[in-house]
Amino acid sequence: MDAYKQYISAQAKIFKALGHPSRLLMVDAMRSGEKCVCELQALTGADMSTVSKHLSLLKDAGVVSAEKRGTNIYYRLSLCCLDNFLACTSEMIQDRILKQYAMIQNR
Amino acid sequence: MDAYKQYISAQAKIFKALGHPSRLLMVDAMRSGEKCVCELQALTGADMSTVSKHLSLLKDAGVVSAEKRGTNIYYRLSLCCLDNFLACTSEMIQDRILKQYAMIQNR
DNA sequence: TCACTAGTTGGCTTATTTACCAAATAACAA
DNA sequence: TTGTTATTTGGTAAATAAGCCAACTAGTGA
Repeated sequence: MDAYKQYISAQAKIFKALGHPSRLLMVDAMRSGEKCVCELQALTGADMSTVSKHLSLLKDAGVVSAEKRGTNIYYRLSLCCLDNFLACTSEMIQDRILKQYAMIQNR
Repeated sequence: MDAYKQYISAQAKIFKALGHPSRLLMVDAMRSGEKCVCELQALTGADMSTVSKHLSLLKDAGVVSAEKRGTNIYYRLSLCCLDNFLACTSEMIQDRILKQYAMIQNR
């Protein structure tokens, strides 16, 4: 029972890590391959230190892993199965947008 | 480009909603069928008002939907594709726990 | 050696989230 | 009507997260 709660907390940590626009944006970018911090910084437009903290949070949750090569540090996805889930949630989001649009039309 | 950011935000909202132990616990319980608020309250042990707020947040993100029948309100999962993703993340969590255990053994 | 670039860490302020209590609502029974 | 049970809403205090600046580390090249 206690092990179950620990397990749920670890799962929640993953979701929480993905639950921030900048972090999800970076994770989404990594789907097409590893990225250095500078690329991710350019992508989000946030301060370098902010990006770095977001990345360490993602790493801590097990979503990404890092590798240093030369002067850069490259981050890559370590959570494989994201694609299916994102495809599914994006379907839902599209449905909702369409419904909202229909509501506006019918006012 | 702006539409993409909106889309990422909507996705992040779903992850954020799932990123709290109590909420994930309730969502996990709903995988086996709808539950009334009182059942979910007993499950988490939190205050009824706290549970209610968690549920409205989940509903707002599109993860669950609610239906009133008689004096109870029943919540059910409306995000289908959770199973595969949870199976995948749980695999990763198990791996990590095993690795941590191995590290302790090898000290 | 010094300077330069890439990235992390510490500290601080502000914003957001959480959780509880109390009050309101809604359905239903006496 | 009144009371009762199930749930939501408003308010507030405490905990947590975000974002920024400055300082620090590590690799690289002059």
